[in-house]
Amino acid sequence: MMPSALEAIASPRRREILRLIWNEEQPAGAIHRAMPDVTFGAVSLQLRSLVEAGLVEARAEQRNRFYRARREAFGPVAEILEHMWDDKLWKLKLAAELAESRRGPKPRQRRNKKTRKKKGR
Amino acid sequence: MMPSALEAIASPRRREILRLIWNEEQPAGAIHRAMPDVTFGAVSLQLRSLVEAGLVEARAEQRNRFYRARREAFGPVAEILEHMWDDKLWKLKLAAELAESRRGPKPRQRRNKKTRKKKGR
DNA sequence: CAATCATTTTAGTTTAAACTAAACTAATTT
DNA sequence: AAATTAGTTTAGTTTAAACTAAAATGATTG
Repeated sequence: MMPSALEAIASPRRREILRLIWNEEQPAGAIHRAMPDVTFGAVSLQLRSLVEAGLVEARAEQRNRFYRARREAFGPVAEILEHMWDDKLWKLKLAAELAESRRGPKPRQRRNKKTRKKKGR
Repeated sequence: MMPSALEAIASPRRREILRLIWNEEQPAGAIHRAMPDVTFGAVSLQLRSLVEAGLVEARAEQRNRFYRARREAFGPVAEILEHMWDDKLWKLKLAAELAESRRGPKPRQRRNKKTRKKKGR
């Protein structure tokens, strides 16, 4: 997608991701754990598009990949975001928007993860 | 759709509409004439959703409907918009985004408007 | 009242975003 | 080397936004 700063902050999902990595880097897993209503893959894709747009930086260390916002890339939009996160009213809106903005397929019945009972290969 | 201020300004089309009606009201027709790449209907729909979102006000007078932005409804986002419109760099981006962001069906061959040569009914 | 003007509304179409599921990769542990 | 951990990638699905074309509305004009 390659969202501009303006498009990036239009999505409540991306806004949440940005909030988590605004002041400190976070590994992809931690970001996903903070949004358990979507798959890890979905989070990874959003992170990728934010990196491609130049809005987020990634750093690999061992098994982890740490992400952080490139605040300077947001220009005057940065202030709006920071303002939002301090504002109680905005917070209330977020939950509603997150629920409402769900696109993509509904999560189907998760297949039980292959707990193959030690059958020798 | 009912876009929030943030969603409203994410769309280059809506940004253009807002610019036209930011400082003075304009009739729907004038707004459409300023964006001849879309149909009148498309403009009308965007205006409707902006009104429903509380971001724009409409006033009817005779055959015309005049629209203007409710600047106070944009909060801190208003400054970003005003800043954008003064910025040469942003202007360049707009054209690109407008071309790129085209969804919906491609305009098909316009049927020649019924110039029914005075066949008595 | 028919025609025209200004605009809205309806019904249907196209597209990209946002997602899921599952396969994959690469580093680490046992 | 098998299993586990952390994450990415791929292929396909669903949905809403953004549009078009055309019909409908309502005010005005000849």
